[in-house]
Amino acid sequence: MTETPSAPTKRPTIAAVARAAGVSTSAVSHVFNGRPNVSAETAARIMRAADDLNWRPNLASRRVAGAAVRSLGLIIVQATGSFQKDPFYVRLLSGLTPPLAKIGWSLSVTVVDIDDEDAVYRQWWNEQRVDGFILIDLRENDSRVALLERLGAPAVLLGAPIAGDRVPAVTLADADVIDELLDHLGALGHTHIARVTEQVSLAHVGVRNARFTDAAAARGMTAEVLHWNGAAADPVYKLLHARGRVSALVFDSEVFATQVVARAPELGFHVPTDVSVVSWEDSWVSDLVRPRLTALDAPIEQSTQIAVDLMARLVKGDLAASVLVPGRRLVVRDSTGPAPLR
Amino acid sequence: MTETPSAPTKRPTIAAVARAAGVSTSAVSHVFNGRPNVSAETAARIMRAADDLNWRPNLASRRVAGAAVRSLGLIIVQATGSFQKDPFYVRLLSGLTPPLAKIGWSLSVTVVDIDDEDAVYRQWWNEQRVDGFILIDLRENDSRVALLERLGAPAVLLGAPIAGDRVPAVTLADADVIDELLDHLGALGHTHIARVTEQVSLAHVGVRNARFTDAAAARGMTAEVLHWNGAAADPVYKLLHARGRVSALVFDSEVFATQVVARAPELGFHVPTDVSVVSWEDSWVSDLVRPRLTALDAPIEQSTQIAVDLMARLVKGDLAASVLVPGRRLVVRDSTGPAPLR
DNA sequence: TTGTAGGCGTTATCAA
DNA sequence: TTGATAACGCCTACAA
Repeated sequence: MTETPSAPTKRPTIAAVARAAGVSTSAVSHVFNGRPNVSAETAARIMRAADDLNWRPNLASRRVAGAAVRSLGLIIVQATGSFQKDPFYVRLLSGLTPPLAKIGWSLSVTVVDIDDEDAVYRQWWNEQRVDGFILIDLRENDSRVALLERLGAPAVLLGAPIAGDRVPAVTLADADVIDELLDHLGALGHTHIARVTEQVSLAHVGVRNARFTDAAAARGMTAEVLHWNGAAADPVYKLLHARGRVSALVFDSEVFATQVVARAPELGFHVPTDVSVVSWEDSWVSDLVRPRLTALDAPIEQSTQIAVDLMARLVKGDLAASVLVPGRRLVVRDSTGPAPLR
Repeated sequence: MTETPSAPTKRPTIAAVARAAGVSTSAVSHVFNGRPNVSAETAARIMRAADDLNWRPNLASRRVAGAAVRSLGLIIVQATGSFQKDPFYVRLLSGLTPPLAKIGWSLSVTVVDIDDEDAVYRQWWNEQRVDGFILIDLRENDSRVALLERLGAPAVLLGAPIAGDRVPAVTLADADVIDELLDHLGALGHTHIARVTEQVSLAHVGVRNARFTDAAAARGMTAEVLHWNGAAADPVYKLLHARGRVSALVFDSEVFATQVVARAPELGFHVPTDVSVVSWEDSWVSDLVRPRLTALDAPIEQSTQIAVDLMARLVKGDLAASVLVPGRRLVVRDSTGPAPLR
């Protein structure tokens, strides 16, 4: 079962197209770069010749002549298999791709160990594989910001709080949905709530914690922060027993939230009778588990569209301002209910 | 909140590195292309200069001078949101990426409507954005095979039955695991089994159906094929009532299998008492639902590694033979149990 | 072991 | 409205 090696047929060049259309190479170039100084007839002839020969301007040659690579870099850190589980990443990918296609760009993706992260950013930039990067999962004191600044590589932050003025950021507005969530829980009689986060110090975690705690305090509720102990033999058991007076758990991670809901009954806890559970992200998985998870939905497609716009602007050398995207909303399902009596 | 446009600083070139190291540009080139005719000392000096200047050979220039682009194309069809749900795709991505990184390649991904599929393959190939393509979700009489042949683009099939000799394929060996599964179900007393597939005519579906039916018949069991009616108001209800004498359902799609398990109790069916459920793919989601899904695990990382090897070979102009990857295995969980008495 | 020169495919400049 | 020509950054002979 063998395959003949791809024939080393010479691929058509702009010269071949020019010859076929009976014009000069510059005429062809003009047509494909939208310059107006070619008559409609010759332009049509050129296009036909190009289609016939299956020719399009060679990206590499264009690049050498000064154009952009037309590719956006996305480097994902493989942390505790979160990429493999968290549905957010797939939504991100399918959100990024259509706006990129619209401007003729593609997405260059890779998944790396955190130890290799900086090296890959450097490599991709130095070898001019991409025009810029989308930064996700920004950490506190993230080395990437300084690195990319030093390299002079355009970058757009996605889903992280605005990091000073150094990098334009696309951030989801949380304030309204936090109110919505606290209203919901408050109406159900919950007074002691916890946000559950992972140990990793993602930049958005601290901000969310602060906002959440403040908003809770403002309405006389108590909010604390609990840590998800992924290393424990049974993280759910651990958490449910360590939660003290807390009657509602709000998880940053949909993966953890769904696991709690699935595992709780086996540990003798009933959701939402004993404890209410909320996920800060939403996807089909929240709708799959029983009871279905109450979750915070986010306008991801909109954010990715904006992020791509910002990147395009940066690459052109224009200014790019950070954007706060509204539109988060609470999706109430079955994992939140009346607070148990004490 | 604005960002100063990326300074139009000239990026270093091979000439700058040569100057810094006090050598000629060809010496630099030699070092970065592993040619042995440079003394160790000068090579070290050159490397240091390159690192200092943050220089790596420009991919585009290399390409223009005849080298490969070092990028693999993956074009995913956005069908019924399966990319957003099916955990397989993420495993595929994280499986492809490390072997690519090892040979200095990246992955160019996009998600397209099926109507745009051929156009994107053509575009990416004609503009020389990628060196070749990984083909997944091959359909019966898939137009892509002929298209890529016509374009002369290297392609490797993943997860599909070998398509003649036209394209090298990496296929998961199913025979053993089918036996394993039928043994398992047979021991539980199941005699009437169904494979449940979607309408879409994916190339692997027919093959699996045939193999499965034959293997079942060989041991005196009856196997049929049921269709998942995704358009129904309640596909699970529809399926459970239309299944006739079948006591075990084997789903091609993990998404559907998990939905059945989640929804069945609400419709008055108990899994596995009333009906056993199996998923042909495995992931954390199969382990998340209750009862946990019995599933067929697959060595995806191994397959992707092999696929990348084949691609690298094709691009070098070497022969590439199709490979049958063993290692699928049955993961017995809680969704399969004794067949109900009739 | 190192350096020189020509070529890769495209675009931009400028002349026709 | 068109066409000739010099870049762009790197690599591969080939020469020194």
